[in-house]
Amino acid sequence: MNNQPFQPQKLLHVKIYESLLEKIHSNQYNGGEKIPSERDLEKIYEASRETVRRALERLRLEGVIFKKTGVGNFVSEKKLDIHSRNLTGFTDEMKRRGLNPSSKILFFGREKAGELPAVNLDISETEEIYRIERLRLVDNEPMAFEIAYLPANKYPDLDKQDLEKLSLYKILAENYAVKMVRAFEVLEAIGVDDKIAEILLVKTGSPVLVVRRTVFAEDNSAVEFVTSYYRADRYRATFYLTKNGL
Amino acid sequence: MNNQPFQPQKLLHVKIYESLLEKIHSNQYNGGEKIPSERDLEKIYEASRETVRRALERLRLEGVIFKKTGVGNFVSEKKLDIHSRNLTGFTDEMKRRGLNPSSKILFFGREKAGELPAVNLDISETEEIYRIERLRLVDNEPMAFEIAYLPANKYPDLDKQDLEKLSLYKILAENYAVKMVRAFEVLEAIGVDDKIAEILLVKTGSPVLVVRRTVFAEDNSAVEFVTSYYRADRYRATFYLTKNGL
DNA sequence: TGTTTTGAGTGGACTAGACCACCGCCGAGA
DNA sequence: TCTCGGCGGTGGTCTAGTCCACTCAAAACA
Repeated sequence: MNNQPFQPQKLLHVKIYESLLEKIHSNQYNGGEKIPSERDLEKIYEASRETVRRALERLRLEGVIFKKTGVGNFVSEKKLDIHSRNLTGFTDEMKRRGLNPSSKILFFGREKAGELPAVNLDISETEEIYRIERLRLVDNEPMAFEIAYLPANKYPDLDKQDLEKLSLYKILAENYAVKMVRAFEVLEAIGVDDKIAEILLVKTGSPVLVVRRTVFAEDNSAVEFVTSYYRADRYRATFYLTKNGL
Repeated sequence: MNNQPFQPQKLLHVKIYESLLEKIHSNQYNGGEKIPSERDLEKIYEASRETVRRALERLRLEGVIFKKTGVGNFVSEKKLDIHSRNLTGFTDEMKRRGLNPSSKILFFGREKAGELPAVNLDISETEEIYRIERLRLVDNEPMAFEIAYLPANKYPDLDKQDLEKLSLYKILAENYAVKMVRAFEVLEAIGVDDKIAEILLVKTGSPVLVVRRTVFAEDNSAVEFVTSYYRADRYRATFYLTKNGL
């Protein structure tokens, strides 16, 4: 159901944002150059100043423009292709990078939560969870090993079959209307143990990037807690940081 | 100069934000509970709705409240103590965590940029840079080894003496009025080479978390490019991710 | 009794103004 | 020629409203 989601009329400030971005990318406004003042953009786009400013604010946050109080808005000199690391799953992220991802489910089951998942999902240890262990491949080479935990009562009919065909995030969004909005990640480097070394086809003790992620929905309930072990020779994580307080 | 910056009258939406946050922290509004509607807050704070909404938007971004269209604003059940990783330097970050940081300058010099710093700082390879190598300690135990590059012509009188007393970020902010607003980080795991292993007092080949960070100022010029090698047994990095597009 | 409709209340988007602080330029006066 | 004050343009903040879509419960209806 809801495979063809209703696409609402694009918001005005989004249209302005996209239009300005396009003008900058096509060099109608060049690096270092001043763009029309907010009051002029108001007239150009037939929008109010607050709406124009909402579009400009987004461009500013993304580093596309910068502002000088009392002077104007300027196109940034370098068009940095850096993004906030976002909430896409493994499959989508790899596809976005033009790679060919696949997954192999090594384990799928329902069981009592136990301590680690319970703490991270903020549920009782006696509640049931799904445990999903997957090997992530890129061009059929092992890239990462992943253990995911999800509260079972929230997603009653999660099916192994679906998971082999579709991405977990897609299933959650489409079948359970889950809106994932935030996540918390902890990254560390470890030397791998025997078990994971064997799965990833590396030597025991090789450096591995461990990412522990808890994903939260709009109502702040935990959707998923997942630990990923990335082969250090094939993966690195990029982050875009902004000043605190905004 | 400018040691006692002029503190402008607090902005109204900031005052509302702080007031609401205080009410939530003091349990005047409890978890899961609906807070007054935007139109009521308008009256309570004698502010316009857009201003109230700006305060609410910040609370929402920080996960303190969540919204239900057509229903109201609600206090989040769990007050998650998770923050966007911010732009503080090593010293401040460790202090914030209640640790006792110190630094040892292993090298301080001015030289031609060379390829890696030039690319990351977006300057010519023939331009001069500072190279600063520091050992970072916590409770006098080696924690990280760090190589920082800064464009020399932008910070003409950077001094080794100052650096031993003050944090680099503080010097840049106070003496050069640099406003650092964004950074880009790449994290990976490696096994250390002999040189760094010796400095960090670990065995060659031990897993180490490598963080490469480029910091940008308000005008999008690169302020600093720094590579840090963190001992994996003593350090992990935490990140707070939000949905793409905001 | 069970179902449907309606409407009050909510957040979401947007408007058309207001006033302020700040920047940079230009012209008057020294 | 040089300095300095004024002033127009700019972004920063805020107001007081509009119209919309959505939710939910009470009222009207079958």
